[in-house]
Order: sequence, then structure tokens, then C-alpha cells
Amino acid sequence: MPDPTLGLDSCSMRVIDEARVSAARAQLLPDGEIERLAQLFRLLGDPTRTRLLYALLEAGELCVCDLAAASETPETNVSHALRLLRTAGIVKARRDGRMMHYSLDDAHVRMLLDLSRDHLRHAGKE
Amino acid sequence: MPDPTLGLDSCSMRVIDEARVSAARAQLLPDGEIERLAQLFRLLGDPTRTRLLYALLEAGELCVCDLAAASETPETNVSHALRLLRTAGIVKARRDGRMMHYSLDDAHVRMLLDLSRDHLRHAGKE
DNA sequence: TCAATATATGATTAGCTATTCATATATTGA
DNA sequence: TCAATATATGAATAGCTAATCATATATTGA
Repeated sequence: MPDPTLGLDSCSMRVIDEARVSAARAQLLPDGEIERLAQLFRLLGDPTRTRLLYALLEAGELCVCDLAAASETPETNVSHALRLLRTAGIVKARRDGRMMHYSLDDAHVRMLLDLSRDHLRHAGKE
Repeated sequence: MPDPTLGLDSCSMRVIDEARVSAARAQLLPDGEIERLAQLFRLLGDPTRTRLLYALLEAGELCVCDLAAASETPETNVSHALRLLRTAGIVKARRDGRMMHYSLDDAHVRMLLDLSRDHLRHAGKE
């Protein structure tokens, strides 16, 4: 994170294309939104969580132990990972007796996962 | 990363819904692809880089100093960030005299950025 | 060739976080 | 209520990485 005390926007920055810069700054997302976007991507950006998410994308719903088996990940890791994803509203939990069943809870995230897989498939260039 | 020496897939895992688990495992992406997907998301998941990417999404193309000004980020941070994005094929560079102009280099990433912004806009529930 | 400029790279460090192991909670059936 | 089971949580640590400052490279014009 840049140090806000430096007041970068009020001094000492070179600007070449002033019109384009002020246009870009006008459209610039506020810090809060940037932070939330980055947090979303960060949550998708851990291999353990990525694996869980794609498993849920395929399976629809899985209990914790099946998620562990399907993704070859220790259950405690799965549980820790699911908590982060649940808190962020990316997955949701349904209780059934002593088991918890998890599934994806966000249509946009489903699309992100799909799109990203495509990105890899047609990898390299666009 | 789970410790592969544990051989989790060959022993001691509880499975409830065997059919669903083996189906999920059959569809499971190989480790290499999971790693690449996670790496892609991780690259998008840093606020500095997120800011740069959305600035480029709006502006089309910007030189390093204009990117710094538009995103209110020290130029050296911008340069470091751009190197990672360039190496990953997410942005591309064009030289013009002593300046470098950067732009997005991947259609899927452009869609990811768009989609994610929508996710925030219609935030919360799906 | 030399200074100025625009960007890139290297090295260091501080902060974060995924993993691990231990323990806790919650639910069921006896 | 008690043991067993399924999941969750807590705490500690090791590894990663973004930010920083110093320095290097590349291009231009004189």
C-alpha cells in the first residue's frame, strides 16, 4: 500500500498525457472498492482454495470430508479455507445432521471460475 | 500446499458420497493448472496491481509515469508491479522513445476485470 | 560523448498468511 | 448423560512478497 502521508497526488509527479491521466483518475475506483476487488482475487488466488472452488463448481455441493477427499487436502485445511470463503460470501454452508454441505454462493464468482479456466485452455495469447 | 509425502489419496480419508467424490476427482484440474489459475488470481489480488489494471482498462494505454500519476503510486512500485504483470502475459509494453506504454494484453483478463467490477456493484447477494 | 530523462532492477525488510498440531464445539444415538 | 463423530477454532511458525531505497540501463539531444 502506498504511504498516504506522502501526498503523491498534490506534488512532484510527472505527467505526460495530462488529459488521459485526468480521465483515468476520474474513472479510478475508490480505495474501498479496489481493496474489495483485490481481496476477492486474493481469495481465489490460493491453490488450496482454488481447488476447493473448482471442485464445488463441478460437484455442486459437497460435505467437508468429501471436499477433503476430492481435493486431496487435509480436512483442517479445508475447514480453514472454507471459513474464509464463507465469510467473503463466496461459498455457503448447509447443515445436515452433523455434516456441513458447502456450495458456491455467488453467480459472478462462478463466472470468474469458468472464464479463468477458459483463459488457461486457450492459454498464452488472446 | 499439501504435503505430497502423506499420500492422502491412498489412505485414511473418510468419504461419504463416494460417487460424487470420484466424479469430482475425475473432473479435478491437474495440479499444474490449479497452480496457474491460482497464480493468475494472485496477480490480480494486490491493490497496487488491481489499481493499475483498472486504470489500463479505462485508459487503454498509459506510460509508466502517467500510470503512477493516475493510480497515485510511486513509480518504482509501478515498475515492479508491471514486471510481474508483463511476465505473466497480462499486460504488454510498447516502447516510444525513452518511454514505455503499457496496455492490457489478454482478453480473458479484461473480462475478469469487468465481471469483478459488476460483482462489486451488485454486491452482496446474487 | 555527455548529461538528462524514463524506466528497470537489486537487495533488504516488515508484514502477512497458509499450514500444522492441538483443542473445542456441535450433533447424534444409546 | 455419555461416547463417537464431523467440523471448527486457536496458536505458533515458516515462507512469501510488497514496499522501500539505492543503483543500473536505455534513450535522446546537444
